Amino acid sequence: MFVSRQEQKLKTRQNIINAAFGLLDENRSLSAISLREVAREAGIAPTSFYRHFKDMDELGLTLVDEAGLTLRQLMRQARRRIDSGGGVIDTSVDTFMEFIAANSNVFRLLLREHTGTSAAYRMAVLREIQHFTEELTDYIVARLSVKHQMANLQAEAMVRLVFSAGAEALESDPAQRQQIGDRVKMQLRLVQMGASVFKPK
Amino acid sequence: MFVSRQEQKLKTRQNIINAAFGLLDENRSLSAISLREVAREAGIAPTSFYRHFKDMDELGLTLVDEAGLTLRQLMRQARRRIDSGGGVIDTSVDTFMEFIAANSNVFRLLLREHTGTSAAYRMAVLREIQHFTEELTDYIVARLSVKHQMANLQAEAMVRLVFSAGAEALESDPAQRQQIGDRVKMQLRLVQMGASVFKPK
DNA sequence: AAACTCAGCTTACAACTGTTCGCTAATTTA
DNA sequence: TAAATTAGCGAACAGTTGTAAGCTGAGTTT
Repeated sequence: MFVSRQEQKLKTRQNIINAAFGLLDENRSLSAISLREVAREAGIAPTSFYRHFKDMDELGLTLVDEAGLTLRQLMRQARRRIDSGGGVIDTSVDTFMEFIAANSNVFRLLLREHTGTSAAYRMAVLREIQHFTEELTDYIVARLSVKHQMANLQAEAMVRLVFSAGAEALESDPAQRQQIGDRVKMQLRLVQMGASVFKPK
Repeated sequence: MFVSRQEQKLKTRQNIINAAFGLLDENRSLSAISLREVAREAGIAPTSFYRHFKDMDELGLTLVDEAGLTLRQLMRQARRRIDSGGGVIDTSVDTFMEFIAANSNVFRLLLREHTGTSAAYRMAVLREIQHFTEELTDYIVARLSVKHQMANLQAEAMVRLVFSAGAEALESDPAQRQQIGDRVKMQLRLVQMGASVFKPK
């Protein structure tokens, strides 16, 4: 009456999703959290879970999608910051590191399931990363007037370096995190400079 | 009589280790294999497991150690091949890719536990990777006469790129693997060239 | 030969898992 | 208002897990 059945259902669904994200701390992966645990955390009976998701797998894919969404929002934010002044590399890395600090469980999910035990999750994460790489490629082509193929190679390398550094930053304190950020910025510059002087065969 | 008790025990222990490695295929991580499963695979009673390891955790750390050992053997092999002719980058990447193809479960273990759910495993893998990076740093300093700090930065970037490419190669067929190898070789050259023209501030 | 050690076994238990079934109560539709 | 839908629940199931307790028999030491 005050809340329609549909609204209530969506709310419960979101509770489940939030409960799952909450359980994904530094020592739990998707494959290690149980349906009953999620239900408990979400405040519903185990069997009620099935009213919202067919499976834990279905929930897992939903989480990966949500994480990817959050990541894309981050990219947009970074682009805005770049356009309003500040170096591309510095701004991007800073934004990324802030994201990791603020949404550690979200990044952890992507990182972990990228090499995780479910082929479906791995594929889903891979798609998100490729999205990331493609957008960076376009950006490089537009700004640095590098040929597309070269830009793609460069972008892939950069994304790999940033994600790898992100993994390290995930379990570091702010001071170390700063240092990791500085290092990866320099590494990105190496790639960039290398690409600018590259003579294809 | 024919076999001493000590010999037999070591043999069983190795059976357990092999059984565990066998279970670590593309859809199982250390945290996802159970003591009983390992025991079943090793052909012993579940409770007999405790005669050899205190825990599944203790077994896990043993596996990480063994994997690291295998990796270091690989490095030595690569160095030998480099010294007997062939480019550093090409030879290293080729060796690495061959390793992944031949010991996929070993590399998968390292890769997965690097971002896995156990802090102890993560630390253990990290140590192995740092070993890798340090040795590469020394190599770069010796061969390319780059300053140590710069060599370390370059080595870290290279290791990250190679591991990341290895992850991708892990679930690809030989044709794709070849392509991944070629791409990462070029990316390593970008880093190398970037480092050679780098003017520190 | 007798005493000891100990790798491996069987049995047992409590805790947890995913999932089926049928019910209830409230909202929605007719 | 009557009928239909449905989110959520409790009870129950068969299966799995880690681990404790105690026994056996073969290798080892005395």
